[in-house]
Amino acid sequence: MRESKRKKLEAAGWKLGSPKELLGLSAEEQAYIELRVKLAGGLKAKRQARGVTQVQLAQSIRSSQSRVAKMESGDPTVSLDLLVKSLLALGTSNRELAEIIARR
Amino acid sequence: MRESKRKKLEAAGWKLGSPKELLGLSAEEQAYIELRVKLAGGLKAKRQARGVTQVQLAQSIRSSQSRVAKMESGDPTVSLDLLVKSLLALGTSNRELAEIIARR
DNA sequence: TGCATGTATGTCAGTAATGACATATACTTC
DNA sequence: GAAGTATATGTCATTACTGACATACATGCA
Repeated sequence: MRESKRKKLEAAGWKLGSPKELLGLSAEEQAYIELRVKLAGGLKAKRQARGVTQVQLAQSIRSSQSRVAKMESGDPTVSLDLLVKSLLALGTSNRELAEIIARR
Repeated sequence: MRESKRKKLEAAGWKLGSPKELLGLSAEEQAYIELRVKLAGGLKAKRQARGVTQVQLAQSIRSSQSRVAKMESGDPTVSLDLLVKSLLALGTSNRELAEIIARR
């Protein structure tokens, strides 16, 4: 099983709407989870491409290494805000952000 | 002054980083504000195109009319999460979301 | 004018996300 | 195998966001 798939499934272990089963994911819920997985993956890729450690990134956004790790692992307690701010802090442009989101 | 411009400036009345002045916005801060303005505008456009009232949208996302109004006005107390979830609830695909973000 | 509908703004108690910290695991390199 | 570096996981007090509510503003229409 590919890693991206696995994380996607893991990420589904969330507080979902009415139908709690994975199979019952609504289109919106699915899109939302996918979005988060993409941003998480994009963040990790961007960070590594920049040769930056989690500690260094954490400092630049005034957060902590543990939170960066959680961001990249798709932890449900991390907000889209923090995810996006982190990507921007790594020099990601809005256009690149869009590319990450549109990527399939 | 165009409305989009005005809102952008208003949105800058935020809790910013070290340089509090508008002129001192860092590239990331600028990109972040722009992103929020785009999403807010995209939400309003999408909702109106769907012929849905703020009250109806609020019900579909189990929120309130006041919060929807705040979302569309670029209120800083609204999270990206809620903004994105609202767009998804209106049937926006991740690809369309990317288009909104990439739009200049 | 009065009334209905839609949107905007302010407040607030409850809840979710936060950074910090401790600690664990995984690799290197010596 | 100890020591160093990078990442992962769990907990917790503080902060930020939340829905709900009240109310104000705007527009249209009888």
